[in-house]
Amino acid sequence: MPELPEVETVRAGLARHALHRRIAEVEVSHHRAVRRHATGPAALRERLVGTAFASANRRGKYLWLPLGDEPHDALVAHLGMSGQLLVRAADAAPDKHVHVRIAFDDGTELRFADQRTFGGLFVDELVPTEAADLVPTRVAHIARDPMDPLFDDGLFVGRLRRKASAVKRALLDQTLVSGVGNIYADEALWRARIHGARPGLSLTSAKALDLLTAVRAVLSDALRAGGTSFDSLYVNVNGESGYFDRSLAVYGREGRPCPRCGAVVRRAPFMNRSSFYCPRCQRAPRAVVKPAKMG
DNA sequence: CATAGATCCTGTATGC
DNA sequence: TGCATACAGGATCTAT
Repeated sequence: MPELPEVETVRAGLARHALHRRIAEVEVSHHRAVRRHATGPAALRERLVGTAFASANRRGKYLWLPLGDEPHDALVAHLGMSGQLLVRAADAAPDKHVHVRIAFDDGTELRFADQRTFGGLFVDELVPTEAADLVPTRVAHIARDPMDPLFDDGLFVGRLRRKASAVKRALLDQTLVSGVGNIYADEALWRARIHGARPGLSLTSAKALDLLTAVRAVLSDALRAGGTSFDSLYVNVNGESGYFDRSLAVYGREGRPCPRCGAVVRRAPFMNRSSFYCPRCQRAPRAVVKPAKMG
């Protein structure tokens, strides 16, 4: 699934292959893909035709392409679970599940394909952050991602350590730290030897910093692996880059040995999905008994 | 305010 | 072979 490393790979591909070309036509073939564009598909097309993407930006799992020479708004993309952005020759073979086509005037086009339709495109106003960089209004509520030079480590540690909820839930909370999804959350927790069910409250500052370091390490390892596969006029996007099978220590590896200690990796249901962990390296927290309600 | 859970969606894998 | 069910999960909404 596209998490920060995959989205960054796409961003780099867009920067190489989709900027400064006049948009000649836009075709929306699946309404759901543009559902977050409040004024509808026709208005989206109207805004895009005749302009060009000025740059390719990212925060967490959000991508955006500012429009025109002095941008005040941008085309925002979120890939959801299965979204892809593909740059193709306009007459290239069709791709599956293409819901939006943005045709440039040089014979290429940007295709948004999305099997499960959790992702989408919309145009949004750019607003300045506290550090004066510009982000789309509807991206402003999420935290900077841990690869951002302006990410505030101390703020993250402080907020994490005030959370009663599970550390893993906190890692997936994009307002605390952005860009981490289910796969890299499990990998980072394994690297830091922390059980995801532990309450944020239970971490020392040092341990919380260890976790942040592990998050950065796993993201940058994945980025290196994902970044190499990208070369041609094809913006790869899916989580299916070589990184997955080669380097994952626990995710998707139920029943196989922990690469560090050899104990059998377990899977446990968590937040309507799965968590994978090593029961020896990552000690489960003691069960907390809820105090009975008096009255 | 913080927190937990439900919900959206469809292709693939599995069980009977 | 067909049919039903589980599963994958990011963001957002609702309820407490």
